[in-house]
Amino acid sequence: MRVAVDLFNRQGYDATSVGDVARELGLTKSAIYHHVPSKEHLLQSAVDEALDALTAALDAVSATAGLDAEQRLRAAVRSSVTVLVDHLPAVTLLLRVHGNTPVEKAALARRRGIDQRLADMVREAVDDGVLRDDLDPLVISRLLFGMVNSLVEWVRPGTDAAPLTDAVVALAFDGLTHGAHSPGRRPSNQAGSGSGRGTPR
Amino acid sequence: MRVAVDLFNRQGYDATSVGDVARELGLTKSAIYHHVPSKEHLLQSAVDEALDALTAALDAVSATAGLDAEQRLRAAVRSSVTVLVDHLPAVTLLLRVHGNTPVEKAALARRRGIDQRLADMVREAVDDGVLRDDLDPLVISRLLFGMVNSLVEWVRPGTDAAPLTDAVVALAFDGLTHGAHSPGRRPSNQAGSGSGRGTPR
DNA sequence: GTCTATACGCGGATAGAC
DNA sequence: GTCTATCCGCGTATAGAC
Repeated sequence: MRVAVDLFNRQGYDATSVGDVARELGLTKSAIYHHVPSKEHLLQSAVDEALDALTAALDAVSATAGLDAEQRLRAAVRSSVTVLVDHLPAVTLLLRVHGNTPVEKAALARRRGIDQRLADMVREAVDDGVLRDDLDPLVISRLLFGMVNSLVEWVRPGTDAAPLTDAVVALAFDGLTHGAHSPGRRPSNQAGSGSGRGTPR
Repeated sequence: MRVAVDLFNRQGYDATSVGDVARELGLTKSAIYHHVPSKEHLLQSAVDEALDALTAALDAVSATAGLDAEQRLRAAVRSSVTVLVDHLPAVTLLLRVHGNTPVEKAALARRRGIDQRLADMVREAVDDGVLRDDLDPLVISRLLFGMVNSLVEWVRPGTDAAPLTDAVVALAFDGLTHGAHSPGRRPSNQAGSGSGRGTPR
């Protein structure tokens, strides 16, 4: 499973043959088919892992008492990033499914359900007046979780999710101009170059 | 070309056969091969269109005199969205290339060059002190353009790029809390209202 | 559990008639 | 320019020996 999904993500599902998986494991195709009924079964297992984890994370957010709409949205974003990092191969594969087969169509259907729940959370936060209302909530939702999902393009397995989560939430909610995001007071002015940070790559 | 690239984007490049393209056109495979040397040539033409357009857009930003680092970054974001919408099928295909063949590897190499230029712009804007410096510029760049690139997942051909561009820039630079971006102040009493929302729908 | 051997279809690509 | 016919390799999947 692990080897297969990694190959699917590196080369694409359709471009990866069962022979590729076998070779990577030092086995033959037949050995694979002794343990797995079909190539597509591997795909299904992986996308189900991703969908189950995402659904559970959203359920947990919904079940948490005492959160207002903005807190729920922030929790949903944090959870999404955590699940994405924690189940990186599975989520990566899920996000690349096209819907060519019934299995893929079912995965896309479940995914649309999740996207819908996230979009609802955004809308509720906007309706609550805690978020800017000059943008379409649906557009906000798509951009926000498009940013989250784009993490699969560059995050490496084993990355610590916490700082990443902080960065995503900070950027999404406060933007990249320095405004009210620093602790305590509003910054008055930051003008002038060379603020002495040499952040390496 | 148009039909082929659309199919590539709907089904995936590897999952789309030349026969699929032919059928969609009401022709046979042979008719396709009379006009095109190979399936991969179709891919190359499309990704080249995307890469050329993106490169030209960045060149135009770089060539514009009198812009500071932040203005250049904003222009780069706007240009990227515009190119993405304007060349939606080609850019979509580009963003899904895996690097399995020499053609794809070359496309990825060019794309990395573009990503590098965008990352440099972000870093320059941060170094200039106009953007928040509590986040790694490289992370900012990846999240920012990950958000931009995620547009290919849901933008439809023929969409007007202008409002989309505004939304992306607004969200990216100002975030989704209402802060200093809109004239007039928002209601201030949201703090303790707790469960004061009757969820619509 | 893994192997060799194999069935069988579909994929990209070509030859040559019209 | 488009067709029919065809080549050939590789893909998924299975049978059956060890």
